Amino acid sequence: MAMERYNPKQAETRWQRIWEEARIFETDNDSPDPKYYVLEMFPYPSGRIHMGHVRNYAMGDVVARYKRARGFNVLHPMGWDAFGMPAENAAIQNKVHPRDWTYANIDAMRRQLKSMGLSLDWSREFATCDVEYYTQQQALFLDFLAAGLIYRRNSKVNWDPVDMTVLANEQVIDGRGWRSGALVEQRELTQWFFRISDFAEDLLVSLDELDQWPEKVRLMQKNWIGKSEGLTLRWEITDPAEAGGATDIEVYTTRPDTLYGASFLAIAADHPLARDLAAKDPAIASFCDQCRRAGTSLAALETAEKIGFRTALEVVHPLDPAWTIPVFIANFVLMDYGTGAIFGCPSGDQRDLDFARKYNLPVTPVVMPADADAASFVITDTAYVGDGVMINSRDLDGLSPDQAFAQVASRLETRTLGNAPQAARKTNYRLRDWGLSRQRYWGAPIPVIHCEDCGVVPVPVADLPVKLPDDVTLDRPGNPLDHHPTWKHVTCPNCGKDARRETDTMDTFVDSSWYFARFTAPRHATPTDPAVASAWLPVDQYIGGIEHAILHLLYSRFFTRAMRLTGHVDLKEPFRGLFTQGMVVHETYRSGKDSKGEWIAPAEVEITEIDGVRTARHARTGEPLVIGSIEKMSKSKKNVVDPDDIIDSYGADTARFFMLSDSPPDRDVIWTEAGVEGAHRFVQRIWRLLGEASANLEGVRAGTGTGGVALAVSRSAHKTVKAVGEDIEKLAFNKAVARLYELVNTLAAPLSEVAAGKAEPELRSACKQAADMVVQLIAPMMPHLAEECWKMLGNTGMVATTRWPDYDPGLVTDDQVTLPVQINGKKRGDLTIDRNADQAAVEAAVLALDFVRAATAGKPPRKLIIVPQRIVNVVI
RNA sequence: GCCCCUUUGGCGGAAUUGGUAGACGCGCCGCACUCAAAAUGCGGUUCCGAAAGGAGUUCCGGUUCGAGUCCGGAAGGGGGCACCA
Repeated sequence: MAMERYNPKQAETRWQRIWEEARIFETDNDSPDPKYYVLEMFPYPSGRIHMGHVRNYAMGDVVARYKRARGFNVLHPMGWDAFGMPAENAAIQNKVHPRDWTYANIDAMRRQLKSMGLSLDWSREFATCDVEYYTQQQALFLDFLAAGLIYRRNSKVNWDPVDMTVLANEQVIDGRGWRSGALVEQRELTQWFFRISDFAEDLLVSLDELDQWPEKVRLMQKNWIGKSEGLTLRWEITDPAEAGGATDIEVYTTRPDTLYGASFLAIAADHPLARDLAAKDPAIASFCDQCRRAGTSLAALETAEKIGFRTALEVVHPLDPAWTIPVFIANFVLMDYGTGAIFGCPSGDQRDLDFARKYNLPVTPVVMPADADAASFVITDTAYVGDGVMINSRDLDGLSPDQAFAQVASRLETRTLGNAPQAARKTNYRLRDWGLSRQRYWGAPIPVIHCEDCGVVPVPVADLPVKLPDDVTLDRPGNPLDHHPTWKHVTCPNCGKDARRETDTMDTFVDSSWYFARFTAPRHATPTDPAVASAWLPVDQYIGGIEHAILHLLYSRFFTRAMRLTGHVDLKEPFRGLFTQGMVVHETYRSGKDSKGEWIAPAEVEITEIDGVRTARHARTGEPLVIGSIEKMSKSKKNVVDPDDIIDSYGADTARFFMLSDSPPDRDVIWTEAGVEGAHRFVQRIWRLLGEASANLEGVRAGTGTGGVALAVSRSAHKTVKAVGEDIEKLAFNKAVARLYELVNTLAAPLSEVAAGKAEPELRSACKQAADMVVQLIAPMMPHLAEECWKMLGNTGMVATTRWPDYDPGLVTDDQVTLPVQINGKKRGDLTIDRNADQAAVEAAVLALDFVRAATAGKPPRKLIIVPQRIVNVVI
C-alpha cells in the first residue's frame, strides 16, 4: 500500500486548534493532583522568535507534556519580558510608540510560538508592561520600602552616555554598557537601592541546598557574592596634626598573619583622609584627580600601571610601637570595598610586590613553603601566596598562616587604640546593593512622590497604579518622564502641597524577578495570592540560558526572600531545578578569499562535498565562498536560520525533534540542514511504518508477546518505555531520541510483516502495543505527529491527555546474559548463561570454555573475578 | 592574573558511574527498486591487516584483576571573575 507523505502543515494547525478548543493545557489551581511547575525563561518581545527560543521551549514542552502524562497537575505558562530600551530605540528610529511596537511584537511572537504546538496555558499570559502587572510591582515596591528593603542614597553610579541611563554593576561589561557598548562614566546621583547585600550570607549558604542546579551556576554565584573573612585593623597616625586631626587609619585585611611583612599603607584617592590632604596640597589633589580619571574605564584599568603618591604621613605598626610605616595614596585601592585602605605585604601579594619594587619599599618574606629553608628563602619578582610556615615574624615564627591569623586577630581585638578595640574580625562581601533606578520611559514608574516639606512620600496603595503617560517625546536625550510637561506635577499625599513625582523607572531586571510568582495567580488583586503562590512554588524545573547565571537568578532569589518577609510567598528559593541550555550555533559563510568579505546567509549558500572536502558557493551567483567558524546565530554574521522557514517547510515536530537530538541539551547544538533532514526522515518513517501497518492492526487488541518475534517486539518496546522515561526525567533528551530511533529500527521488519498481512495474531497484538507505545513516547517531542498516528492506529481521545505507558518489569530484563570473558584483562570471548546463575555455575562454565582451557593449560587460574551479570576476568 | 569546565571514529555524540569503547544520528561506501535519477529499503563503516591478529578514548606517569571513567603531571579548547586587600 502506498502511503502519502505526512503533511505537517495541515496536521499541525488542525491539532493546535483541537487542543486549544479543548482547553487541555489550562491549569486548574484546585486540582487534587500533585503539582509540577515547569517554566522557561520568558522572552523579550524583540519581534521574532529565534532558534534559541525553539530549543528552550521544545525542552520545556517535553517536560511539561511528560509530567502531565505522568499524572501531575502541570503549570506551564508563558509571558513577555516587555519593558526595556529596545522599545524606546525603535520608537526613536521608526516613530512608533514603544507600547505599540511592543504589543505588535508580542502578537507576532505569540503566533510563532503557537505554531510550535507548545502545551502552554495561554490563559495566564501577561506582559510586564501591562498596567495590571506593573501596578502589582509598584505594590511590591511599597511593601519592600516599608519593610526597609529599599533605600535611597547618593552614590557614584555607572552612567551610560549613549543610553543616558544608570547601569547596575552587573550591566557593565569590560567598562562598557551591556546594551549600548559605550564607555561607562562615573556620576553622582541619588538612586534607589535594594538591600540585596543584607542577604549575602543567606544567598551564599543556601546555594548548597540547590542540588538540582548546575554546579557551574552555583560557583559563579558564589564567586559573585565573594565572601572573604578578615580583620579591620586601625593603625595609629604618628602626627595627627599632619592628617587634619585624624588619629588612625582603618584597613581591611584577609591576611593579618602577614602583618610583620607590612611595608606600606595605601588609601584610595576618594578616602576622606586623601581628600583632606588634597585640600591642602595641590600635588596630592592633582594626583587624586588623575586616579579618578583613569578609574572611569575598566579597559584603562587593565593596562594602567600601579601608581602611588607618598604622603608625609606615617603610621605605627600595631605589633611594634617602634616601627613606623609610610602612607601612600594609590590608584588601585577601591573606596567601596573594605575600608578604602590597605596595608601592603609585598612578599605575599603580587600587586603589593610590584608596588614595593617601584617605590623601593622593603620586601620581607613572612610565609615560606613548609619544606623551604628560612635562612635562604627570598622573594625576587614573584610573591609567595601559598600556605606554609611563618618566618621573620618574631613570636609567630613556625606557626601556620592560619594559626598566625588567629593569634594576631585575638591579640589586637583585645587591645584598645583611642577608646575602641584596635581590630575586629570582619566578613566582607563583593556583592553590592542593587541600584534599580533608571532614567528611562519604558519601565515601571517608581511609586514615590518628593515633597519639599515631607520628603520622600510613598504613593498610597489606593492611588496605584502610577501609570506611564502615553504622550511622551522620546527623541530628546535624557529621561522622557522628566521632561513631560505635566506628569510629574502632583500634590503631596501627606500635606497637599505641590510636589514632584519620582521620574525614574525600575530596572527591567525587577520585572523578571517575580514573574514566576505572578503566573500562579496572574489576575489576583495583590501581587500574589500567597496561599496559591506558596503551593505552586518553587518552580520545579526552570530552563534558560547560562547568560542569566548571575543577574536574573540572583535577583530572583533575593526577591523571593524579600517577598517572604513582606508576606507574599512562603519560601526562600524560587527555583528548585535549574537547567541551562546551550546555544544554537551555525557555520558562517563569507564572500571573497581573505575573510574580509560580506557575510552570506545560509539560505543563499550551496555546499558540495568532494572526497571529504566541503566547498561553498553562492546559490544564485555561483561565486565561491569561504566557510568560516561555527558561531552563535547572530544577525551580524547572518548565520541565522528563521524558525518560521523551518516550520513552514518541515513542520514544528521536525524542528522540535532536531533541537532535542544529537547534542546534550546543556551543550551548544550545531544547526545543520542535514541534521534537520535526518529528523524529518524519521517523522516520515514513523508515519509510513505505522500507516502501512495500521490497516492490519485495526481492531487488534494490544498485548504482550510471549515468544519468538512477538516477544522480541514487546521486549524492545517495554525496555524503551523504561529508558525514555528515565532519560526525560534527567533531561537527557538526546539519549531519549536515540532510544526512539533504536526502537523504530527494531520495529521496522515486524511492522512490514504486519503490513504485508503475513503476521500471526500474537505478533499483530504485540505490534499494536509497541506502535501505541512508540506514539506515546514521541508525543512529548513531536506532539502533532503523535496525535495523527494515535488516531490512525484506531485509538480514541488525544495522546496529550493519555497516561504515560507502563512497562512490564519482567520484560525489561533478559533471562540470559552474555558476559564478556577476559583473560588478564583482555576480552577473549563471551559466555551466555542464565541471568540468575550462581557464582559456582558461572565459574564452572567459564573454566569449561575452550579458549579458557587453552589459556590455563589445565592449571587452575591464579584468580577468577566474576562480577555478577557484568563480566568475568580470568587471571593466570 | 585567579577560578571552573572540557578533550572519545570523517563529524555530533553514547558508554548502567571502575566492568564488552564507539549506542543513536550525520556523512561516506555497497546492494536492491528504477531506462535513469530522486525518494525509499537492506547491509557496511575506529585504525592497521588479505586473514589470524594487533593497536586504540589528547599526551606522560600511577592505582587496579580490569581505567574513557579514579589519582599526579603536561598540552589543546571553552567559560566565569578580574586592581576585591
